[in-house]
Amino acid sequence: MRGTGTSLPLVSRLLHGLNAAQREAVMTTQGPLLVLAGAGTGKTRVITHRMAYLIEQGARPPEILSLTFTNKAAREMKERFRHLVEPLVDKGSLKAMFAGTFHSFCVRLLREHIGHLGYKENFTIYDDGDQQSLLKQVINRAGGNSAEAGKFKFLISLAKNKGLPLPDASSEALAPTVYRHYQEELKLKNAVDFDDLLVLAVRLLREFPEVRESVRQRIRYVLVDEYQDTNALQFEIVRRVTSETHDVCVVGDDDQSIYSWRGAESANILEFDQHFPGAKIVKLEQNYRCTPNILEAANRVIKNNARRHGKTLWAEGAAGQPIRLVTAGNDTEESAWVVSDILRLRRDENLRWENFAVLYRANHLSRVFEQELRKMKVPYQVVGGMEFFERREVKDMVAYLQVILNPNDDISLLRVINLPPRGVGKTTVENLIEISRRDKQPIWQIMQSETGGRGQAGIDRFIKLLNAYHIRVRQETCWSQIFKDLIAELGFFEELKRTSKDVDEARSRIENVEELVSALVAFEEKKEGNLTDFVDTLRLDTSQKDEKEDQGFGVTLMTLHAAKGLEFPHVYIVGVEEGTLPHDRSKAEGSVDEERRLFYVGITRAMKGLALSYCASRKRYGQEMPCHPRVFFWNCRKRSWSRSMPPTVWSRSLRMKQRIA
DNA sequence: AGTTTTGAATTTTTT
DNA sequence: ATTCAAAACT
Repeated sequence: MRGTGTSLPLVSRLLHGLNAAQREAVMTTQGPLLVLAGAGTGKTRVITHRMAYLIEQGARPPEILSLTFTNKAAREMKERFRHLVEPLVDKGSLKAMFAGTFHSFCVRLLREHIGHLGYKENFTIYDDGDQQSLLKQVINRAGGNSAEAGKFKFLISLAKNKGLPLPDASSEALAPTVYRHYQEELKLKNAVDFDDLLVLAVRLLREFPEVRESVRQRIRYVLVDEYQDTNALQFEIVRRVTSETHDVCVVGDDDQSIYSWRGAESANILEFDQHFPGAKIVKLEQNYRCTPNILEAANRVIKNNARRHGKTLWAEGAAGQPIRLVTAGNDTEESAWVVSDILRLRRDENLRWENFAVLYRANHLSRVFEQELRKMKVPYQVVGGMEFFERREVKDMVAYLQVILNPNDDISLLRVINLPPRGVGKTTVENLIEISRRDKQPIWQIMQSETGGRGQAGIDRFIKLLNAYHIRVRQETCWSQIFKDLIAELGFFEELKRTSKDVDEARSRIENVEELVSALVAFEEKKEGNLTDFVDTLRLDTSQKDEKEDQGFGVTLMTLHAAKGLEFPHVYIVGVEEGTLPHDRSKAEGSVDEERRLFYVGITRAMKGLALSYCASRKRYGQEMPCHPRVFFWNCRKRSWSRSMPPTVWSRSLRMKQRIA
């Protein structure tokens, strides 16, 4: 109890305005603690206040390890925490505190210790696309159909996340072979995929006591957010960095577990007290976000699920606006209704565009809404669509950086070997790949020794270029300058102009690359790390898109998954149709419960107004397809409405008929 | 070698 | 509808 005497004002500030349960969660600093935080119950508040309270009790920021699931959550947490403790703590020690995703924590660990596992410290992180390209090669070699790369990716990922040595052989005969070759190729290229980050970090913590101890010595308090989304590997990480004396606090909500398809184990949160004996459990049930009406709908939906800790959310205040159920003839009408409703509400209640969100099950549903919003001149923002770093030209330049940092990274190397065209054609490349396979050497090595062939001149220039920059990156520290020089030397902008359809496209693609440059400049100015750290951030933080759009407010369009953790005054959940919201696939896999939780997450995003809509037919694969005109989740309808309040029907043709009648 | 055309496949969710 | 890969074309 160090420091209580002198910091009383802070204590009162930290605890002020917290309810009893929140206060208990904040003040329980010792032993394992599970905070079951329902939607909108002030979870982030509790976490940040608890961290601040720890500091106030004498902990130093670097002793706190705070793990989250998404970068967005990590940023928000850091920001709010910084706000709370800024007067108390110097900036340096705040920076030394780790608050980030599991994946970024693992990267940090691996950059330091991966030598133990036979990789080199300059390893490359392969993203989805890289992973897929590599898999295609491997599958082809094994005599499989490379179009099935996605399936293999899924199987391999599942195997890694569950900690199995090989995917279930029965499901796919080639899987074990592909898996083994894939892993060998990764190692040869000194590359790891997303899942490897976790797998390898666990191996380090499990097999190398000195690594484990180095972490444990630094860290005294471990905090995990969204614990319901942790998988077996993440669980083991928590276990390994937490010795018996360490204090671990996990926060989560079993009703919002929506990532089991990615290997998340809801058992982790359901059985926390068995994993950590003597654990204390605190339930946060008072909701500060939604109206009682919305909460009632949410409770009605979620109570259909078995296997839950069981919470009853409640809120103070008036019941609020009724929830609206809307039927539309097709997707165009649906979007027309939503947008017209937004326009009306905004005018009548004097709201801003950013008070509205449209949520949907799958990304492709956004298209119709984008069209309608554009037509009505409503500013909007699509979250999780085509992200900045996904753009071709950006990926190309990032690939250059990666191959400069790690020349053995074949995937990046092949991506840029003839970009801009330097006379290295298909046959030359195939030849290189062939030899690389035969000799089990990275392409970079093959390129050095191989002579002759038509592409030789280009290859020589390419080697010279990479060598020059490889050296510069090691010797100089002004990376943005190096990067700018690289772009100039490549004539990359000219290349973009050449390959673009029109000037507009060329301009926007050049701007994208320029934004990448300014991101690097900003990173440099903030002194957040070296060039490797910059690339790591790009790989792992997918929300790192351009600032403009981030601040460009407007109506938000996003998937239900992406909406977790957010809130909006008015929410529209669209496409609530059999087959779309309870997605067809989920029924086949028997995970309808998860769809229900997903729906629950969506409902509880709404603060004041909530509308659910579905349509009788929808465009699929470009063709109009009838879809089941029946809402699956009508349990959220109030009993008293069933007769007096039929769903609003919005249909232009219907309106016309009514008028005529 | 590089560009254009054609045809097939694709749609769940994300670090 | 759009996107991506293989095939055909210059």
